[in-house]
Amino acid sequence: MDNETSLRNERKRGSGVKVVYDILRDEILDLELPPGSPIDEVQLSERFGMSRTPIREALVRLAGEGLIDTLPNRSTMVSQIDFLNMHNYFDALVLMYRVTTQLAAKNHRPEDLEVVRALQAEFADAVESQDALAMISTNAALHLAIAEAGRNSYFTSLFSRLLNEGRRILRLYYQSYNDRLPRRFVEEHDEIIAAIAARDTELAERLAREHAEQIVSQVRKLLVREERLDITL
Amino acid sequence: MDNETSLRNERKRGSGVKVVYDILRDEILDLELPPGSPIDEVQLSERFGMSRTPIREALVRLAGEGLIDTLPNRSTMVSQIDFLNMHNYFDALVLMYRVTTQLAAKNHRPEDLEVVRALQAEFADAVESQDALAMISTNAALHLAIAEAGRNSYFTSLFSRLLNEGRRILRLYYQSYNDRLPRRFVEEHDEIIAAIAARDTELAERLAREHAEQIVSQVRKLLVREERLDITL
DNA sequence: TGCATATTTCTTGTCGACAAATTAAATACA
DNA sequence: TGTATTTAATTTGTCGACAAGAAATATGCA
Repeated sequence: MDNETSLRNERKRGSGVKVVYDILRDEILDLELPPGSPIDEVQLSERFGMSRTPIREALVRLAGEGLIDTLPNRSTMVSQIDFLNMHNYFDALVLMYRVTTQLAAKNHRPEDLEVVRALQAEFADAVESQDALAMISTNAALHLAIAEAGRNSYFTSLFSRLLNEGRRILRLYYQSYNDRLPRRFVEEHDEIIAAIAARDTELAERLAREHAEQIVSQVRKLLVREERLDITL
Repeated sequence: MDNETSLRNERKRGSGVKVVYDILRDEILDLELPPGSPIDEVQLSERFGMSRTPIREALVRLAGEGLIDTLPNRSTMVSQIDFLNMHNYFDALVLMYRVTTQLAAKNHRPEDLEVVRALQAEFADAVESQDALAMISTNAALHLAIAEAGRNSYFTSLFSRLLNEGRRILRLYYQSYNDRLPRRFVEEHDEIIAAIAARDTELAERLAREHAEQIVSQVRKLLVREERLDITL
C-alpha cells in the first residue's frame, strides 16, 4: 500500500515540506536517486499527495544545499558528484575532522560523550554485521555528534554538508564492491573518543587528522580502481 | 516614484525571486532591516508587485542561509546576531582567512590577481574617503575574491557566509561610532597580495592569520565598549 | 529526403483564493 | 474589576488554475 499518499489527510499543516525534504534528501544521499536523475514536480506532488507548492519549497531547500541543480524554466535534477575536484572535498573534509574533534576535546560536556559513545557502539555493530549502509550513516552521525560537542555551529554545518556528500561517494563505492570498512576504524574511533574525554586537544586533533587521512587515502584508492574499471571496460 | 512595483510588467519570468532575494539580503546585511525586524509576506508582495509565491521562495532561501528565522505558522523575522557565541564566529573567521589565503597562494591564476588588485584599490579609496559602508563591503569582496582564487568552493561558501555575518557586525559598529578602519589594513592587504603573487603559501597563511587576528581584536575591543555603554546607560 | 519553420506538448513560474493556525479583541461571568 | 471563554481578525500554508518558456513533434518547402 501507498504509505505516502495515505497520509494525505492526517498530515499536520506545515509538516509536508519537511517530510518531502527529508525523504528526498535521504534518497539522494543513498543514491536511490542517482546523480543526474530528473526531478519532476508533478510526479512528486502525486507521489506525496500534495500540491506542487510545498514540493517546490522542499526543492528550493535541497538546491540551497547543493543536492539538486535547477536550470531556470527547464528541468531540475540531482546534482552530480564532482569527481574532478575531489581533492578540494578531501582538503575540506580533513580540516573539518581536525577542527571539530579538537573543539570537542575542548568544549564537550559529559552528556555529549554519552551520545557519542552510543553512536560508536552502533557503528561497531554495523561493522560487525557488515552492514555497509549502516556503517556509512552511523559513521557520519558519530562524527557529527563529535562536531556538535565542539559547539561551533559554523564548523558543524559545513562538516555536516561534507559528511553528507561523503555518504554519496561511499555509497557509490559499496554499490560496486560489497566491501567492508576496516575494523581498524572502530579502534581509531575509540582512541579519538578517549582523547576527547581526557580533554587532550592536541592528541585529539592529531588522531582526527590521521583518521581522516586514513579514510581519504582509502577512498582515493577505490576511486582509482573505479577509474581503471571505466577505462578497461 | 516606486521603482520596484513599476517593474511589475517588464519583469522576466523567474527573475523575481532573485531580485527579492538580493534586495532583502542587502537590506539585512546593511542593517536597514535590523535583527528582529518582522518580515511580512503580504507587505513584501505589495512592495515588489508580485504574488506571495515568489516572495516565499526568496524567504526560504534567506532562511537557508540563516539570515531570517521562521517560526512555523507564526511570524518570520530577521535573525539575531549571536553576541553570546561570538568567539565561535571569530574562530571560524580566522581559520577561513588562513585557509583561503593559503590556497590562493597555491592555486591562483594571473587573472585572479587582477580582480583582487582592483578590489584592493577600491578598498584603499574607501579608506581614503572614510566611507565606512564602502570599506565594509569592498573589504568583504576583496577577501572573497582571494578565497575564490584558492578554488575550493567548500571553503569559499563558508567564508562568504562568515564575511556576510561580519558585515552586519561591522555595520553595527560604524553605526554607533563613525570611526574608520585603520589605514594599516590597506598595507596588510598589500603584503598579503604580494605573498599570494609570489606563491609563498607559508607567508600568505601567516600574514592572513595576523590580519584576521588584528581585525578580530579590533572588533572585540569595540564590542566590549558597546557592552560598557549598555551597562552605564 | 533533408532542413527550416510552425505547432503542439510538457514543465515550470506565478497568481488569486481558501483553509488552518495563531493572535488580538470582545464578551461573559465571578 | 479581573479573569476566562468566544469571537473576530490577521497571517501563514496549501491548493488548483493559468501563462510563459522550452522541448518535442509535425508541417512546409526545396
